[in-house]
Amino acid sequence: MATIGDVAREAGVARSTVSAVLNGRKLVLPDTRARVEAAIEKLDYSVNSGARALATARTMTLGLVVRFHEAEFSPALATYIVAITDAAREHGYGMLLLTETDGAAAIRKAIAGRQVDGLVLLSVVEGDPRIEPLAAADFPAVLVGMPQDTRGLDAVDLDFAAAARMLVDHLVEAGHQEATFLTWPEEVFVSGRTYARRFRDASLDQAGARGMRLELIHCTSGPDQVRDALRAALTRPGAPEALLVHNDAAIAMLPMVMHDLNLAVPDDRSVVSLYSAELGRLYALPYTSVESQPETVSEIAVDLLVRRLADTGAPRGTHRLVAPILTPRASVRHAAQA
Amino acid sequence: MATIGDVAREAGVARSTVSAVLNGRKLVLPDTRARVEAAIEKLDYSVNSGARALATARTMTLGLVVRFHEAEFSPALATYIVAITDAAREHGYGMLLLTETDGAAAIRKAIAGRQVDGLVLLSVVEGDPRIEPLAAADFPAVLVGMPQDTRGLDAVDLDFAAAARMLVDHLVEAGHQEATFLTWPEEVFVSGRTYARRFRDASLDQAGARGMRLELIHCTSGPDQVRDALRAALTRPGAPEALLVHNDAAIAMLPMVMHDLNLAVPDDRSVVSLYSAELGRLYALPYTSVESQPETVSEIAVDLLVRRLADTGAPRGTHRLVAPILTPRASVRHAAQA
DNA sequence: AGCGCACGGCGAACCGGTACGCTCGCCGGA
DNA sequence: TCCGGCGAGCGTACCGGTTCGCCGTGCGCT
Repeated sequence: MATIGDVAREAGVARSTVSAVLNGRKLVLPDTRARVEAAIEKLDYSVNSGARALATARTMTLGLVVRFHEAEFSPALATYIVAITDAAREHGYGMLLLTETDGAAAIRKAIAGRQVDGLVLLSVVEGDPRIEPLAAADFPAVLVGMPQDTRGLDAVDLDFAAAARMLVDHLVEAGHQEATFLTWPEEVFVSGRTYARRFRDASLDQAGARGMRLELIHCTSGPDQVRDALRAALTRPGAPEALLVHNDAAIAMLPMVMHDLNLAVPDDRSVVSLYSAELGRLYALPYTSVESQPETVSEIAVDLLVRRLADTGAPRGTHRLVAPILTPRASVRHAAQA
Repeated sequence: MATIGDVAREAGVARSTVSAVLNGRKLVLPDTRARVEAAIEKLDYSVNSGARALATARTMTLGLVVRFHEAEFSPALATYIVAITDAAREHGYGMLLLTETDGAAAIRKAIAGRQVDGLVLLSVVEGDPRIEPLAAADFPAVLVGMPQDTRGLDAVDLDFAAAARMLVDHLVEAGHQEATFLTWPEEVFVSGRTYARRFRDASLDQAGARGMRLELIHCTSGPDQVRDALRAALTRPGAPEALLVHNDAAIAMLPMVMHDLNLAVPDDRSVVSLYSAELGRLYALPYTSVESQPETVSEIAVDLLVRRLADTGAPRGTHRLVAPILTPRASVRHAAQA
């Protein structure tokens, strides 16, 4: 493999001149530049990123810390991983993957070994143990997910509260005065998934504000349980005609269950939901809904991080909530006012 | 951040002695070693991996090249990514993630920039364009997936052919003389998914060998199409009682469809299948089946690669087929012999 | 007592870049 | 004509490790 020295010799210039050509920092005569470039071409040279990192003290690599929970719906995870990696590359950064099976040790090692310039934390939960050490070390990092206390770190997420208000409003404006609200299993809240709490709280608040009765159901996880919960929600006597769903497993199953029960949307039931974009694509879900925006969120996350790396002294603790987008799919019937 | 020089000064030894302690290559007096270790502890020193990489010409980092196809059912992708990264860490390697949106450019850049010591290619298809440049450059790499020509690269995958034979045998031995074989959409074959072809061919061969009639159905993708295909396969007049399914979307939907049609397993239909482990976990599928073994495959892949890195001159083109494991779940009824 | 060897540690060279100060030559102005 | 200034490129120090040859000491053996 050719080195910068080989190129310099080939072009008949000093190594520093080659470096100048490579980085375009200094003025170089077109003639010289051409000679250097020819030498680079001829020797098929490319810079040794490790050596450059050593010299510049910047690795041009970010770390992506993923938590992996088998229980969760993981197509979303792959989407985020890829989208964030792509976004990083756009900014000229590579992406080192850090999994978390051995606690935060991998993070510490990556930082201590100067393998990364900054970190992206995926699937951040309330009180996430990864946050504290980063905040303490003042290491550049951005959270994907929005816990109540980000300890001065930057964070990005979909604005689940706004999404909840949007969906509740949508039902209210269609004349629904009551609805069943099917949300995540209890354990999702207990384990601190911030999106679940934010959506739930905002839904209940907004329903209260708009005078809508919202009946909360946490279905347990597992396909059969979800199915039963859906059936119950749809068929028990006196059940409202409107359904607000925030639960990927449930919404994926809903078309089948309704078909089963011979119920039609929107004629028999109005349905609005918030789910991950992957799920919507995969199942071609027919509901008026807000979908997660993994690409947007990923881009913003990397943007924030890169900006912080470029501009030390940027304000700490920037929070970015991505505005939800409501996609109408004619799953809401205008209800007669009582 | 402390450097090896700081440690040396603190311990009153030469830098090379600290290095010897760190790497344990040379004999160091226990006394000296203790002083060095104390200094390391005191200064909270850890080696700069970039500098080490420069000096040793080994980055201790592998590259993971993922292809991302939205269309595919991809829970498996995240599982592989995480499992491979974990496996690499077990061997002391970090993992650089390379996505493929800009073609093989990312790979080339990673190699040219000496960012990785070896590559793992995920979701390898028949005639995968990533293979050729790697084979040509003789760069250490391992394929996850088993195309017909691996160009001398190492490769790992589940033994889909053996799995197919196992499942066909299972049906035959239960007395079934005919079965419907529901497989992937045509486009999956066209796009060169090796698992699809290997499973299909072996199924047909084995059915022929065992005197079983196997009726092949490629259902098209999309939830409604899959659903219809399933219904048709189950209800059309003269349909066999046994079902062999190799199609994640279909098998996920099957319980619902059968429930819909008021058909029971195994009383009304015998079902065997091969699907991704994630799907089985997510949907708690009740079928006798072979499941993909992402963890095993990942470990073997990393093992192969690490071995090749350690032992230049290891034989080229090692192929490892992971033995399928049949998990009986009482979804096959013993049929009366005709 | 003298010789040789093994062991422990030292020091310098090197990995492949970047950064910065300096020199040299050319040009314009006084 | 001489001087100043500036632009282009050179040389070198440095980033933080590893590697390897060398040296001094202490011990065993003859």
